[in-house]
Amino acid sequence: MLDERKKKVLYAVIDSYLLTAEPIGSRTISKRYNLGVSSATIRNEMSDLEELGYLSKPHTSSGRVPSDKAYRLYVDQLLKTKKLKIDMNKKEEIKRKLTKESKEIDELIQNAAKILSAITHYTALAISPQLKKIRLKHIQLIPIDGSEILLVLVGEKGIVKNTIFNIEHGIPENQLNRISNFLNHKLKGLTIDDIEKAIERPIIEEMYEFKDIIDKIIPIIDKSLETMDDVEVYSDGITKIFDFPEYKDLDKARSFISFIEDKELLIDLLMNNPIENGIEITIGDENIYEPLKDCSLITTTYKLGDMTIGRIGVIGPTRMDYLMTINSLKIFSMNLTEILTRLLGEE
Amino acid sequence: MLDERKKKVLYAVIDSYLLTAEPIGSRTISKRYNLGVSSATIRNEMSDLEELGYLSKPHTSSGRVPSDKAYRLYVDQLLKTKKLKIDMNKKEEIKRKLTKESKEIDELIQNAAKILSAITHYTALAISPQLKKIRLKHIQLIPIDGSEILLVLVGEKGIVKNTIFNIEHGIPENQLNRISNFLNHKLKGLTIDDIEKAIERPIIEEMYEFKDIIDKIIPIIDKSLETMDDVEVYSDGITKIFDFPEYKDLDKARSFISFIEDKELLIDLLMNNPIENGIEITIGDENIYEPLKDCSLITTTYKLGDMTIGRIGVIGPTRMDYLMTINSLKIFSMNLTEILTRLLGEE
DNA sequence: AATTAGCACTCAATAGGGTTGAGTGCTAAT
DNA sequence: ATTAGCACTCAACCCTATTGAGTGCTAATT
Repeated sequence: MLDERKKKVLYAVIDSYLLTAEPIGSRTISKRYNLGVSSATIRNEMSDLEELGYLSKPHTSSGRVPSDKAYRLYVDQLLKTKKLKIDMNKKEEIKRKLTKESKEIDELIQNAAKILSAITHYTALAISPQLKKIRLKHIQLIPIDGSEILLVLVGEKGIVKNTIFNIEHGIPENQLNRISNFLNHKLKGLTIDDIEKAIERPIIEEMYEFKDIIDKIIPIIDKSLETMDDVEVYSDGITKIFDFPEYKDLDKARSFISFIEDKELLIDLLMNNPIENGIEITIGDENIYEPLKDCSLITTTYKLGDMTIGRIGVIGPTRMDYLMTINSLKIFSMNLTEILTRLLGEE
Repeated sequence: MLDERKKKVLYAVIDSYLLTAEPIGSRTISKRYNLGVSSATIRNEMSDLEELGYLSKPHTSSGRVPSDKAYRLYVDQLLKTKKLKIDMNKKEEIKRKLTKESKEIDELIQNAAKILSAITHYTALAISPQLKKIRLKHIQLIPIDGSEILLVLVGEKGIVKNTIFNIEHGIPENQLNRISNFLNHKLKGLTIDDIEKAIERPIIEEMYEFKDIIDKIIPIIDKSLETMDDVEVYSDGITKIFDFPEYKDLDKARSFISFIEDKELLIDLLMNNPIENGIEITIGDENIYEPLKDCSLITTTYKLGDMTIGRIGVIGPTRMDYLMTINSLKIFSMNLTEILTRLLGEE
């Protein structure tokens, strides 16, 4: 473990680099941070820190730069010691903005990403709620016109999904109603997950009277359920990355932006994170995806009641302002949870 | 009007610049294009062309570069003379891709942008179908649970929209059905546009029996209709812009990407174009939006039957390959029209 | 009168050389 | 253990040619 002085030197380097994005040398540290030792001593400490993997030099005669390992130490410390106190005024202000501008759930999440990016000055990401665990509340077949039938699925959180399909000969309304009632009786209260698994044979056999029709409807229900909680992912503030000198290089900027543009990758990124509570931080090389190897990803979850249903976060350079970002994310997590729970929650 | 030789020289400059993005001088032209005159003559012609506003020089002793006016001439010529012949094999290949990968309409349009960008190597844009003109086919109120009611609106093109809302005391199912029937009777067959305008007082008065309830439902229907054909806009291949040396400048790239990221602006861009048929081309300074002042925007429409409902296009540097892009767009226009008309069309 | 050859001139881009300054590591003195 | 001192390194900056693709103008040629 690092002794006190080494830590002080290391934190001085980190502090300086977070601010300036420039390598810093021993003399500058001794002048700017009152560590009570000479530059020579700091030089020796820095040499040790380099050997330990906390610092590195862009070239032989330049100052030092913190490594991912240094950030990791710094961040872990941060999470342990600083009890993050949330500015309640700011929280309420953001909540007002969020509720004011968002009518639908997806819009809310999209807006959250937008505001988050504006506040943090980093690129923001958010994924729409995963609702595989919600329960089916109502299912109904409605005749539209001739042979066209509308299938309506209503989930317990106000989630609705419908599909129009054709049955060759048409079905009389009263038969449709009987089937609707039967399906309701059978499926109501089950989660989407459950239904997708259970919707096989057994149901059909109980209603041999309408076997042909149900045979056709089942796959349609199945498909409908599948898209019921389609994942949407939103990003905002891509160009914020240009603010950071480490991305003045066109190729780096390009690979970053390409990554953010690829929704599939983003979904992967946000879904494969262990859905735990609290703040999740991935620093530089800890990221699996090549274009993020010198970024840090900070995410947190939002919930419905006490069920974790989504994730929101921020990507920036590894030398990002972790403390501010973490605090902002906490605020967004709380707000989204509150808004969603109010919007969908009360059962 | 330009004489033959001037045109030849001008086209030589354009041709060269499209290829290399470098200013070209008289000597190089005389060597590379067999115009049958010496470089001095070309020099004189170029001087004239500059005076006429077709060419310009980045600095006093550099070669010439075509102006927006030159591109305009070139493109108009192109549209007049070259009968664009569409490669039917390619068209079918793209159609196959489009149909294979797209289940829903929005997905289709999004995919179209993706494939278009991949083919042209430019940034592609597409806007989802505008369906204000579709007719309402069915409206129904369904009781869900206690006081919750589901409003279902079905449009003639398979467009469905639903909203859940609460009525304090709940309404018995048979009353709901009567209201549904009444609304159906009143609104069926009208376009969304019409309903939004007509849904005021008159309706209420005819059904004083349920005045209170209908009073509450009307604004909900209104809101539902509004979002029924919500505009979505898709972009793909933002980072393609980095391929062009004129965007090696970070600030330019940034302003371009910021523009593309702003969906509101994109919607504006694609909606405010006169919805005519055929190819629409805006070159450089002709663009209203600052960040596009040295881009060209090429768009075309797609239809449902013979009703224009959307727009798809491409943004690239002014020195883009107009011919190839126009041909690609023609293909996409045809394909989208065909697919959508099959998907939604047959009434 | 139109075309061309010739020439002086311009200017961005490139390459080389010197200077600066913030940094290093090592060693000897405190 | 700490510090002062010193030689060394290297990116960044600023000069100063040099080059080469271009121009415009003028005088000779067709």
